Formats: sequence, structure tokens, C-alpha cells
Amino acid sequence: MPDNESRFQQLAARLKEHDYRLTPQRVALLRLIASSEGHPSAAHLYEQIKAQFPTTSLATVYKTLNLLKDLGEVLELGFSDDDNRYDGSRPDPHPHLICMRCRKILDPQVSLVDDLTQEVAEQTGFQVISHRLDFYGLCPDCQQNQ
Amino acid sequence: MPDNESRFQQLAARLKEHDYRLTPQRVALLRLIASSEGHPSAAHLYEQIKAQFPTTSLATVYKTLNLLKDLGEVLELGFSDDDNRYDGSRPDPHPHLICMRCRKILDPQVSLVDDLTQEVAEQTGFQVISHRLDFYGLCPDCQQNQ
DNA sequence: TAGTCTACGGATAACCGTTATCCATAGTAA
DNA sequence: TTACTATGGATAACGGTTATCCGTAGACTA
Repeated sequence: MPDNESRFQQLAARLKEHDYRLTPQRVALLRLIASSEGHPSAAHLYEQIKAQFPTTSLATVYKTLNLLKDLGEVLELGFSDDDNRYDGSRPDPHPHLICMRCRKILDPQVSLVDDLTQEVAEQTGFQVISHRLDFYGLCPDCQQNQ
Repeated sequence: MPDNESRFQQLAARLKEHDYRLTPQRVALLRLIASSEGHPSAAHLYEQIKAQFPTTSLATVYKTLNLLKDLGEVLELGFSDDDNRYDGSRPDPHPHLICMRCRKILDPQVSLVDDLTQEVAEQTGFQVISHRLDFYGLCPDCQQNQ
């Protein structure tokens, strides 16, 4: 896994590559996205960036996130009953582990995803293109403190 | 898998069991839910039931679905960018296969879910309670007709 | 440096599926 | 018949996200 600074450089390079401007607001957002743990929501990023740029609009946060999403650099986790969350470290589809109590989201290291995907495809004749694998439960911290 | 009629009887019994009334609208909805393939949306059920009860409100559809959901008899599949879909045949969490073209949703028969769940739990220390496993792709029909 | 052009940021209205609210009434019980 | 309550229907409200509008910062040209 690359460190935060190099991940930020990657994101910045991708924007430049497509002739998008690196405005101060975007730079600040890229740094937040590259360094964030736990998969922040747009509202969370909005709260964080207001510390540096108090006049920033929530729309700017969404615009930047969608820009990175369209470039394939950010994975959007949509929830119908909660804020969307964003994964700026690993844009490829992968399983997530969601704590039902503190709403923290982790990326587990697993090996069986490809096997399960293949089983599903063979079972149904589907051409599987992507996936969204969410596990819900309690993180170790919340198991202790409940 | 039970046939549609017995599934309907199950649903009806569950409502009676909790002293909910079996109104004509609810009976019609229960039959639709028990017999539906491909995981209908609330709007889809609404269109269907209007053939029998033209004055039915969309709110009644949602109320009945939420009733069954709270009783654990219907599984709600929420999508942040699309209508929610409802599984009235298998209320327990299980993988789904979603066609990106015709939006059909299938229930694949797979054996590796428990293994993957266990791997995730051991890897992270999470107490895994539930899951939501969606695979996206093209169904056999849409592979041919594209 | 001045002028022009365009991408961008900020503010906010609009969107849309879902939920809440209100009221009339059907069904139940006494 | 009367009173009570759950239910259905209509629609307003909700809330996260997106679209729209406008002023401007920044880049390019000469």
C-alpha cells in the first residue's frame, strides 16, 4: 500500500493528465482523500476541508469526488439509508467490513473472493463484471464497549 | 423452495399471528410478493396491484413491504442510485446477481459464502452479523442480445 | 499588461425514492 | 347502534445528491 503522500501525487497526476486544474480546494481534498482512514463520507470531508477553506461548498466536495470516481481513482460505496462513503486508497472493487455501531469501514484482506465470483458465474451463466461485497457486524472496539 | 401458494399462506399466517388485518389490498400484495420473480421494486408492485385495486396508493405498498420486512419475511435490497428491490422468497441474507442491462436480479446457489464470511471475521476480529453480497454483470440473455 | 475565454467554486434550487402526516372509513367489539 | 382502532389513500415532507446559475480566478494570446 502506498503512503499518503505518494497516493496524493498519484491523484494529482491523474487530474493533470486530463487537464483538470489543481485548485487549492482540490489539492486540499486530494490530500484528505489520500490520507483518510475508515472511508469518509462527503459530509465528513466537507467538515474537514472547512478548517482550511471555510467558504468551501459541499457541492465542490461532491464534484471532486465524482471527478475522481469517473477517473477510476475513487470507489464510491452507496448506501440507500445512509451517506455514501468513499474509498480513495483502493479504487478496485473489494470486500468491506462495516461496523453497525460506529459505522467504521475496513478493508479486509481476503483470498476467497475470486473463488466465490467464479462459483457464481459458473452457477448462473452470468458474465460477472463487478461486485459489491459488504459484511456487517461489530468491530473489536465496539464488541468490548457495548 | 416452497410454491407460491404455500409461501403466500406463510406470509398471511405471519400477519395474523401479529394481529395485523388481512385486508384485500394486503392479500393482493402478499400474493404478488409470494409469486414474483426477479425481485420487484415497490413501484413495480404498485403497477401490478393497480390492475386489481386501481385506487391503491404507493404508500400502502411501502407500508406492507416494511411490515413484512420488520417481521423478517422480506429482504430489502437498497440501492442508492435506483429503486429498492424486494425479495419475498428468501428473507435471509444471500448473494444476488444483478444484470446491469435489464436489471433482473437472481439468487445464485453458492457454497463459499460461509467460508468467505469466516475468512473475513478471522482476518479482522469482527463479529460478523450479516452481509450484502451483490455481483454485477450480464445475464445470459443480455450477453446474446447486446 | 491588457483582454478574452473557460473551467471552476459557491450558493442554492431541484431531484427523487422513501417516509411521515393527516384524515376518512372499514372493520371489530361491546 | 355506538365507539374505537387499524388501515388505506392522498400528499407533504425528508435528506442525500445533483443540477443550475453566476461571478471569478487563472490561463492563454498578442
